[in-house]
Amino acid sequence: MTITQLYYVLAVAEYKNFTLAAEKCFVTQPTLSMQIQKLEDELDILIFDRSKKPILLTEVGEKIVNQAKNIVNEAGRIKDIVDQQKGYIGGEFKVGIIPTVMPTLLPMFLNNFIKKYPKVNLIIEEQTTEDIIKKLKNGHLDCAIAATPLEEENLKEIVLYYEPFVAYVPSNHPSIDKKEIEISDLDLDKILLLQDGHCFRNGILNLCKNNKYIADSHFQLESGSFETLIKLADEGLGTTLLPYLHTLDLNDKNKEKLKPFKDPKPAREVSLIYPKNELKIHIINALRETISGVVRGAIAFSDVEIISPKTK
Amino acid sequence: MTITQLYYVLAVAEYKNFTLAAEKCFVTQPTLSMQIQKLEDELDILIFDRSKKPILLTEVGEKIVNQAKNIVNEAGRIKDIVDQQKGYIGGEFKVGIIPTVMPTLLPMFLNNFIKKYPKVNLIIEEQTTEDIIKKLKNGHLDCAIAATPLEEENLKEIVLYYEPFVAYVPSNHPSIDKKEIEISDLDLDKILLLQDGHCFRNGILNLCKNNKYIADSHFQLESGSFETLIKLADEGLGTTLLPYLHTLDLNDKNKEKLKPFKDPKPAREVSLIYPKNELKIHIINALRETISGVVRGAIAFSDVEIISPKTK
DNA sequence: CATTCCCTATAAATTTAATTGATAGTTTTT
DNA sequence: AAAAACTATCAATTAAATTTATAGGGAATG
Repeated sequence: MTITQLYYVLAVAEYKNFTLAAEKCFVTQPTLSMQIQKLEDELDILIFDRSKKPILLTEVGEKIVNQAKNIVNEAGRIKDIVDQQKGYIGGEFKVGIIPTVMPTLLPMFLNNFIKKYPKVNLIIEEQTTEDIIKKLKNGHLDCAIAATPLEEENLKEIVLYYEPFVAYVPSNHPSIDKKEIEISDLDLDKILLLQDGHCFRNGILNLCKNNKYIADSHFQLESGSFETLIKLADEGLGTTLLPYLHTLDLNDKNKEKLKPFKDPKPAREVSLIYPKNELKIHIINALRETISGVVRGAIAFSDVEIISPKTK
Repeated sequence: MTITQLYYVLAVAEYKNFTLAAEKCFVTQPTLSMQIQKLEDELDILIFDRSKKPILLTEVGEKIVNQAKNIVNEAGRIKDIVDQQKGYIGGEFKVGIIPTVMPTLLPMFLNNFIKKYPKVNLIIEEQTTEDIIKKLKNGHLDCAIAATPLEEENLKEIVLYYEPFVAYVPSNHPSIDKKEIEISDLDLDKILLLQDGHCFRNGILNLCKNNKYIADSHFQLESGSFETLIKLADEGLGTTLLPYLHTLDLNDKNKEKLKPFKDPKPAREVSLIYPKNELKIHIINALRETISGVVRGAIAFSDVEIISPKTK
């Protein structure tokens, strides 16, 4: 069994076609046919069911393909180790970002980063915190940006910034005339939050818990995007909290309903998260510096006291 | 980079000697020299520092060797997948056993098992519960025997038996004259338990917690073996709890100090634990059946009510 | 129903890679 | 200073991967 053979198997599994897979591997079709046959002979088992069109994986074939992915992935890390040693800033670099950070943060740093580090092939995926943790641990992500602290074994967190929450209150809200709002002004039975899996929600929930406001109230509504929440709030269904960077994009009419919090402002901690093995630490540092640079301009409140919620 | 090259690297890293490593790989020394050089050329980095005698790994070399172990380990699982499919009961099979189960359980089933499944190359390691969990998850163990429940993600547990605890009370103990003892008879400030890492201790601690006996008491003494604990108890320093199977080996003088518990007896749950991927499930089942067979004879108390502690 | 098309398998030839035996060169041991 | 213990290198050999050419099996097409 060779790594090359496993690559071939993965290619055929992906394209369900020897000829096409061969092209993608930059070899001829007989090469694939023979190498895969050789592997099947060695294992004394069929990986592909060639009687079906398009070609199908056998039951064991499925398992072998999954394991082959692991092996190829682990093998790829050897190169990462060497790149790290050489301080090389380039190659494939996979970043996971949670949905509530993605739209505001990504446009801020992406251009700067790819201009400064053209050899890095940046691959960005929107992922839930849960997926991020799993993928960082099994090597399918090189680093991620999410709300912290996660306190996960084998993962390191470096805070990028603290993003204060701003309340978006419906016009019929009792504190509509106040200039600044306090957590105690909010009716927690009527707070609108993102659905589960969005860690922003955890942030809020825990914030409330920390401040003993949650008590035995329950949340009536959950939605998948801030746009929905804003519309629901407009309908008078409750109040919602928006992370500061999101509020910058609102239209003027919506901006009128924003109420900043009095100090100490509730905030979420947004961090760069990566495996403790620090395999691509040079790229991670490059990313951190790029983001810090652009964020300093957008969020300037180091002089302001902040309540940071505990995620989880 | 080929898997063979990684094998060669691992061999040299292990024996610190090309000539010897070559022998172990069943190739000649030039083969190793050349293949390892080729890999070093491909990665454009030195794995070994040949200026030192014996040969030393470079800094990156260390990391590469670690990763190579992962790759080779993952590659080995392809064979496991195939063996599973074929229902083959043989090959290397690594079992971790916690220290407090090892000496009593192993002699009971080992002979039966290796006689019945001669093609299995059984490798048994004594490990802490913590190590067992880690190694099951990363594939360095195929299955394990430990106190449960662990409730670990990706691991499956199948109960082998419930082993009641028997109190070993010093002769000056207030309940020395009772025929049977109750948990409430024990002064928990004076209970002697195994040191941390031995999950037996967790078992007891949690048992006590469940029964609200632990309160704010603390444990005064911790030791690494039952022999020590028994001697300490003999010195009048406290009471200790022994798993039933351990008590069978005591000398007559010690046996006199044993006090069985009244029903419901406290007990620990001892289980076979293995990864959910069920890679070597046929061997695991074979092991389970073998153990169940011999244990039924030794622990017959299915008619007795038992308190099983929650581990962790 | 024959023909064409789209695949995969096979065969032989070729290229590439791994391995070996022989030996030179280095460092350590004696 | 000589011997021993290793590793690197070279040329020769063996083994393996790849290619070109082609055969053969279905499915689609007319």
